[in-house]
Amino acid sequence: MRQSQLFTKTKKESPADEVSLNAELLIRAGFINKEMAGVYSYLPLGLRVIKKIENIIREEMNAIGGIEMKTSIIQSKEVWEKSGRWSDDVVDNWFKTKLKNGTEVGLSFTNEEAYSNILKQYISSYKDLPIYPYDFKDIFRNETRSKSGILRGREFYWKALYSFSKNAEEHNVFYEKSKEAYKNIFNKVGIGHLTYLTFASGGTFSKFSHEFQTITSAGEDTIYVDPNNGIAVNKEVYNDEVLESLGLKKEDMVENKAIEVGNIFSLGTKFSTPFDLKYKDEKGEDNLVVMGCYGIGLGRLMGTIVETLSDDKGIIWPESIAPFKVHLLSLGDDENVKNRAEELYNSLTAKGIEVLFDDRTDISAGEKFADSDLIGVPYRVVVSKRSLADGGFEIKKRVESNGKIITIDELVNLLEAKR
RNA sequence: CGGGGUGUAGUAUAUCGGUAGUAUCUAUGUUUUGGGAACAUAAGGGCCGGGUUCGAUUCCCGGCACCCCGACCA
Repeated sequence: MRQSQLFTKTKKESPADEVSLNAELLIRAGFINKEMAGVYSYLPLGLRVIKKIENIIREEMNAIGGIEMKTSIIQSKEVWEKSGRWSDDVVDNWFKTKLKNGTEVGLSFTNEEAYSNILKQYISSYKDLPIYPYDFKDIFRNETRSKSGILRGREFYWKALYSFSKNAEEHNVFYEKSKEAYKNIFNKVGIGHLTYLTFASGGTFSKFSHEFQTITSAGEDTIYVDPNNGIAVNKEVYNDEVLESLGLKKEDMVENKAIEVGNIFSLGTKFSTPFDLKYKDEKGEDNLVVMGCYGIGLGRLMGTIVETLSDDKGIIWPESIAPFKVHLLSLGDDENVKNRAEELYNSLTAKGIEVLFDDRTDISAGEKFADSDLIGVPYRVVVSKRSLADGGFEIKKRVESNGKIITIDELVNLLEAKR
């Protein structure tokens, strides 16, 4: 993409009403736009990152048997009354509205009811199980206080998978698989080294749920990490009894602030009971379906990555989710330089390498460098009189301070090899 | 939801009970081009409503919005 066509511009000043690092950097660099407290739009750069995160999650979900679908955002009151979660006394962060005829509807704040209600039509036999449908969806929660930029919004984009299994054993097998898939996801998006499987409150039907917590000072949760085995315990369930049951020693545990980037949860028959979600087994007897849910907030994940991977100049995107792989800067308005930059842009894009081409002619070199650092694309390639005189193009990684000169062939080979 | 704070140009800010200033951004021109260039010219502003006052952006009241702390948060 040519930067001259990218309508967003970087800002030198931080927005006065944002304190959180993720929102400050993402707004300054032009990835997101704040609409109101807790509500952000994704601009072209931001959408590219979200789509990449989405694809990584999709691959991992498909790999463990996930089947993608999409549930509606508008939800009917009747369905939610079955589980007892329509009442504002039970769930106080509903966004509710009414149809013209007065019928009450809600904007989905989670998906258990929607899935239970739909799957009831399709599950009748043991032959129909297990199944693992999931979707990516905008979720609405009327938080009394949103905060921390895109880490906690009133509207956010998430992935939720629901597992429907014949019994606890079958459920547990998938549950363990999902842990591995989640680890893969956080490794792939570049925060695996900071993300811990964390034991948290499990509710009625299981002793624990498992959170994936990423260590960052911007986090809202407090967790205790055992660095020896990479396991953590959320403060909410941190006590001697729990430590003992997990085989952890208190003196090993290190306290950290962390943000919950994912959560997996055994639901048992909590929802299959009210929805009468049953299947007939081989003997013709009815059994309740055993469910689990597996969520990841994509916006929160993107914000967490920015919180943990940035420096004083801007964002440092991991290659896997960067909006572009290469930021190509053409310096000056020398005709030869411009032609060589065009040439390079065309040959890289022809090979399917994603390039943001700073082809703007009225911008000083310093400003282009500053923009490039702020946006945080992994590779920066500079074409200038100087680089051509030195024998080609200068390539520098965002994380490095000095670049090196290489030829166009070397450059293409290098970037192709990294695909 | 409880407590605290803030609303001035697209953005970031300053001053003042009496013609609202600066930077940045934008437009035009000239000179620049390896770390947010220089000069000139131009355009652009007091959240909404009420009160006090000769006069309110400033003081007071109400509303709304935003931020922070706490509570809440599959």
